[in-house]
Amino acid sequence: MTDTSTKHDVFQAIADPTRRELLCMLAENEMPVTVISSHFPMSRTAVSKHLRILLEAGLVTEKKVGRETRYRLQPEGLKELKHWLAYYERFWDNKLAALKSFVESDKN
Amino acid sequence: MTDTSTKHDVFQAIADPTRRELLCMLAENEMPVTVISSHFPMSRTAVSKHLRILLEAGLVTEKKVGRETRYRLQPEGLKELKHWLAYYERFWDNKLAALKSFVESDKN
DNA sequence: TAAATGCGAAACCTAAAAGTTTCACATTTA
DNA sequence: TAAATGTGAAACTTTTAGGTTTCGCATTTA
Repeated sequence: MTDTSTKHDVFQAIADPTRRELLCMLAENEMPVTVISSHFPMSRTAVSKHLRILLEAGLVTEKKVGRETRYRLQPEGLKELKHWLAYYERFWDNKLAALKSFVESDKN
Repeated sequence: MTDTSTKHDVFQAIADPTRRELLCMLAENEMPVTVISSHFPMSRTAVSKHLRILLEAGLVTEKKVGRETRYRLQPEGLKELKHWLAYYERFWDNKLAALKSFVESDKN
């Protein structure tokens, strides 16, 4: 396991709306920084910092290609969040079904 | 529906580790502020502020009983988070995407 | 009724987060 | 080789988050 995944925690990483937009944008395609930042009303450097936080939280991957740095979603990073949430699911809806999903989430 | 539920968003509310502890503590039992804050290494006022943020995010409820204010978990507030997360689950359930990220993670 | 209890509001402080501009450094491309 | 491109590091500013102390106000209780 990379130690980048522990520098920033997932909860803090997804707290920022810009970073959530980034995740959405990187879900389907891998993209270089300049292209990514052209979609946001802030400097490229600011976007780059957000990407670093997502990287350290294990939510995106970074790949150097020539002079570009391409980012893409790393969905596995969200499993910690899913597990955290699973604990609380048993407090709503059908308690039995919720417990079931909690147990099942252990496999992931 | 109370408009307090939209003042603070859920993502920001759960970003703080103290607030996540609060949710856990209030999951099973309803508790007054003084009792809650006795479990934390900070002032009652600080805990009270965290509780307010959780309240505004729709994650806890508040109930006045005499001179006490009792809080308890409102698990439905986490449904928004579950919904957000559900979108990304398909990216790790998708076998092709999963294989790709598996190969990439081998380098690290 | 007087004292104690439970709590939030207000004012304040400090550290961290989020943004900017500038600069240096590879990598391409003309 | 010279110019253009893509990027991160550094230094800085401003805003926000998280904490404190003090105070006042209900509500209980002695």
